[in-house]
Amino acid sequence: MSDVARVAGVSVMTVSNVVNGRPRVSAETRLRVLEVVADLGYEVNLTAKRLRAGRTGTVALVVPRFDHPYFGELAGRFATLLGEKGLHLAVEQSGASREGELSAVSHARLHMYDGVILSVVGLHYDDVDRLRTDLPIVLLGEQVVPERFDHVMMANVEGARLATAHLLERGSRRVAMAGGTPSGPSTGASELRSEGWRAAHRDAGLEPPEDLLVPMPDLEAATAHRVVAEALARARERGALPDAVFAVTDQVSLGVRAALHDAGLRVPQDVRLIGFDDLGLVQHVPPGLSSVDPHNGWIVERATDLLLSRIAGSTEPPQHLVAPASIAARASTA
Amino acid sequence: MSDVARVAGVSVMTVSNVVNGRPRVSAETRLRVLEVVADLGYEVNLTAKRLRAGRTGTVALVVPRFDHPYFGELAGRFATLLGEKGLHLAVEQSGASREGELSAVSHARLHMYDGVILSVVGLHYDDVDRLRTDLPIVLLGEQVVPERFDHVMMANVEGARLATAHLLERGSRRVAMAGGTPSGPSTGASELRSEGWRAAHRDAGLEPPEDLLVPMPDLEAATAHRVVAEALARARERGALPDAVFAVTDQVSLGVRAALHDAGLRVPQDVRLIGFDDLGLVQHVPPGLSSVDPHNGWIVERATDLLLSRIAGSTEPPQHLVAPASIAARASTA
DNA sequence: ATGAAAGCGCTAACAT
DNA sequence: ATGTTAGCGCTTTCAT
Repeated sequence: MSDVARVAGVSVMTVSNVVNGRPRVSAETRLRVLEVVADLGYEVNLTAKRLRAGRTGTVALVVPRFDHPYFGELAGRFATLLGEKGLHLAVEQSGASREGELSAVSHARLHMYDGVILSVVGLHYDDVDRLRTDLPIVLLGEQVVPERFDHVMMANVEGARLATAHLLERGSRRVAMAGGTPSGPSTGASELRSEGWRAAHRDAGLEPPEDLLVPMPDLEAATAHRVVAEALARARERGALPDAVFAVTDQVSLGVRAALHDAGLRVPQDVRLIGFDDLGLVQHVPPGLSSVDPHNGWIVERATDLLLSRIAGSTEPPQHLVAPASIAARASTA
Repeated sequence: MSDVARVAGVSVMTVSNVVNGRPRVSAETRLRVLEVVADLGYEVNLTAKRLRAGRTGTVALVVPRFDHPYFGELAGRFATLLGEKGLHLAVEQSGASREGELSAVSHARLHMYDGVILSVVGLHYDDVDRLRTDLPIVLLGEQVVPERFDHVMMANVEGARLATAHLLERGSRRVAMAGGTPSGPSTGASELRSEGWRAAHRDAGLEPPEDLLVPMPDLEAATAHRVVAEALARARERGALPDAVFAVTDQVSLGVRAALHDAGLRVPQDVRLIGFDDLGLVQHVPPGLSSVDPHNGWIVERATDLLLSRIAGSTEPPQHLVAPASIAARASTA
């Protein structure tokens, strides 16, 4: 910038004014400066600008993994919405581990950003509680989190209840839950959604068939494929196949679909199937997979609003929002 | 930092030395400073550190869209590898448009990063040629790009040739190409892969059946689903159904799979199907979709090596690398 | 309409 | 082992 100033015969301040389109610069000075800028190929140094401004114009989204379609869809929505508000999105990966997430939210790292949207999969309550809050943070995800943070989550119980009721209404009577968890403290998506599965059974006057919960070590499609294949083999031996499956996520639903195919079971004729997340791709997986629509658009809008108002200095009490949920019915539950 | 220095009764330089773990600080001074740091909750300001250092420790990956599984998988691999090298990855979305990509690679934006890996979908040769090169940039993608850039691409022609040959070897004789392009300048993935499809036919002594190319306005699964459904309906009227489909990408393959299902055609009994990219999810889409494995691991390693050596100041002539390709054979081509 | 001075938080280089 | 000086590139404030 000082080079430009020297060559153009003006002060750096005038260059700054021209480059930033501020008024009070004569047309001819502006022109001359612009010429020199082009000649010298000058470009602002954002790092310096930010040091001075004390803000970065960039928001971070920290997700457990880049390679899960759910987070890809989420990131796309955030990028679009933030772009409209003149902010930039950088996506970081926390690695789905406590360590990764803790390091991803270390203030050292995050001071690069004006605010952070953090998907808290893998962080425990105490870890979140330990986070300093002098940086605007909005939490996403199905964990229970400390009161003092803004938090937007899905309607886990209600969505699962809707999905299970959807199956029961269509006449299914042995509704398995892939990725379900035996009763326990309600601390994550799997637990909450299992509660919804139980609630739907009770609403229908049925005892929740706990033997049809199929727990999994993780919620990858490959894991679901393997675990459900084994569960189906055992159920078949006992002559006790399910007639429907509620999968805790669409990734799991995909694995279940594959396992059912391998077992020679037709969807929906032999077994109905519904997932959770409504990933764009599940409508293209034969025969078209039903899913719980978690209203990601709503989640992204609310999270963005909360973050922006915190960045603007809002000291409102922290909010804890739950998105609506609805059923995207497709052929797999027809 | 100066607050810490004052309270601890030392100079800011000593604080800097302690905080950065540099030697030549007495144990007791170090201890005292660390205590004050904890008391005051001091954290380094990375922006200032970077302004001073002139480098950011962060590399950007610019992808067309966050919500395409291929880029999610790619980003995950880059993040892991760069993490091992002590660098941080931020992913940016260009929006798959010329404008988006140009703004994403504007120097103003990119000066935040030590280097950039840019996926050039949507950029024309001239646009790329206009990029300044005082920042290390490695190009990814199937476009033809100016010589002066490092570039890593897939084996498009060879991969498509392998896929098509794989189908022909298994006895298919009417191999359609979903997302194929009638002969023309070889400027993108679709064109190059169509060339491979032609080459395999010629290798087998067959005339490429140009009427079995099914062009598409974009390569979304939904588009493929619709376009292929229409093409199948027309083909059926003429009694000229294909007995195999090579899909230009796995996203397209997914759409083709759905269209085949809707048309009552079985995979692989009535129609064999193979895609390109080997996304993790296609092995779980019934009956398990074959695909061309583009060796993403190789691509990511090479691109990272190139970028890091440029960042380190290498002035080697620019490299243009082509990854190996192989067939991941699954039930859809059995 | 333009400019000079000061300083954002940090560290390399050079004292002591 | 510790401190002083200078400056990274920019903008805010206060002249002129």
